[in-house]
Amino acid sequence: MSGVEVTPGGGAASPSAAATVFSALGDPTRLRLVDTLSDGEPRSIARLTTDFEISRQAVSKHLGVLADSGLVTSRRVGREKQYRFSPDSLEEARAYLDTVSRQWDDALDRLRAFVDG
Amino acid sequence: MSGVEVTPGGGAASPSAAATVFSALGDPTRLRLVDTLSDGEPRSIARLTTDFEISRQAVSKHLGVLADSGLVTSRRVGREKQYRFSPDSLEEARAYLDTVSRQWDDALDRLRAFVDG
DNA sequence: TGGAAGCGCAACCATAAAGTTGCGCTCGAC
DNA sequence: GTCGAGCGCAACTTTATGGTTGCGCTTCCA
Repeated sequence: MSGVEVTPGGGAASPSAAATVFSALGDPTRLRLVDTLSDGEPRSIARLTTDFEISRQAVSKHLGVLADSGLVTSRRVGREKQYRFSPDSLEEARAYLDTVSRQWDDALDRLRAFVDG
Repeated sequence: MSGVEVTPGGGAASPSAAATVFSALGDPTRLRLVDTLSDGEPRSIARLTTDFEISRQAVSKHLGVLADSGLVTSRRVGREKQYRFSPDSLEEARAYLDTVSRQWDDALDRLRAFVDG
């Protein structure tokens, strides 16, 4: 299942969707997988497994989690399954961090205005 | 314990540190806590608990996780413990997403150059 | 037409995570 | 001084997570 609620307007993602993406990025193995695939080159599960010291099944599970969060997509090519990076979810996560960061900046501005005023 | 490895130069955080922050943000309750505290106003545990339907202990645990990741700091004020937002870790997370995003953009550029050339 | 490569499914194990409850301590307000 | 508010510690339950192994199916290739 990959029915991620997309934010069409490019605005801030919903908190629950953002939490899903953050949770997917919260594992070191998955973060390495995302980092690897973000060079644009699609790779098969077996190919990705060679970079890790865990079993192919474990890598496959991690890729499944990443696919559920929308960070990667998959496609059958012959007998292998190729995974590729998909930037939309990552942009949602960035947008969410931006909103929090902006909220913080606004708070600082209000504080400064209060002190200076 | 809050011995988070800080990135002094303001550059991209190390993957392991970034994974810790993402993992902390990966829970809906914790994401709400961060979002709440990002308005700059410090709040006690009991105060924060009123916004949720889980026990004070559960909220306290979540705040501990957030503190370990560096997203919040705490301070004793009389008999209560006040938590406040701390932006550094969040900026590290943003920086990490930026590096991944840039890697992806560079890949697209190379692809375009290859196609056009 | 056989291997072997690549993968999925299922069962299983161990540990971590999220939550609860109970109890005891400390601090503040009377 | 006493009482309640706020919190920490500890034990406990339940469920999720990360990992493994075994087996069987498809697909490529020689």
